[in-house]
Amino acid sequence: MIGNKVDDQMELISHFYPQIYSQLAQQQEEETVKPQRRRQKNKVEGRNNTSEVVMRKRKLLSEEQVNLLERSFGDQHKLETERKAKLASELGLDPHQVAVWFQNKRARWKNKKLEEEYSKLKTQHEDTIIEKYRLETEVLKMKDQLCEAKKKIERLLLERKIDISSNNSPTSSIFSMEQSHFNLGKFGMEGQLMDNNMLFVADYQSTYMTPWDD
DNA sequence: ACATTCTAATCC
DNA sequence: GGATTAGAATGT
Repeated sequence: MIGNKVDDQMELISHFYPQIYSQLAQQQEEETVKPQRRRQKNKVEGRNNTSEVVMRKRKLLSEEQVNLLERSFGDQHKLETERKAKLASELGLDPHQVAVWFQNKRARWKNKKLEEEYSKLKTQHEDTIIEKYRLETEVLKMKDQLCEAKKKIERLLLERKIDISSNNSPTSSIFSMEQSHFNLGKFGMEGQLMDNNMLFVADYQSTYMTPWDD
């Protein structure tokens, strides 16, 4: 058969002169709009056998073809038989080619979506790390402030103890002095954490003051 | 559906 | 001109 002979020739050309072959093939494809045929079995045979010539008539789709396919894909990712046939005739392609294009397109699309999702999660993760670091720093600062506040309270309590043991003055004067100490303490605190510290001081006061109030 | 192969085109 | 890449086509 003549067709087979031509194919054999092309096969040889494709093997030895791939560039020339691709030009010829492209020309042929453009002249005869006839879609390319499915390839026949062409595994590369055997480990030490001479490698078989692999013949694959691959033709890039034209821009218009791709545009139409893209638009169609935009409408719907699935391709039912009817739409496939319609598209194929509009594009001058083998319906199988259209099916393959949709198959590959779905794969590319899925891949793209996965990559988008990945980079989204990645930036989210990075933001979270930064926030975690910020919070950890804040915790350290607050611990430090708490430590300072405790020291201050210890000092105040110590001073007060000394006052009690060495002074016989009325309790009312002690009380007022002590209030002023705490007031000083309040203003000694800094920043936005002041409210919390004030609460803490108040709580500390009510809990630990009672024994001496008796 | 997914993995893989293979090729045409492009980059350096 | 060889390494890389996109994507058409094949294999499972």
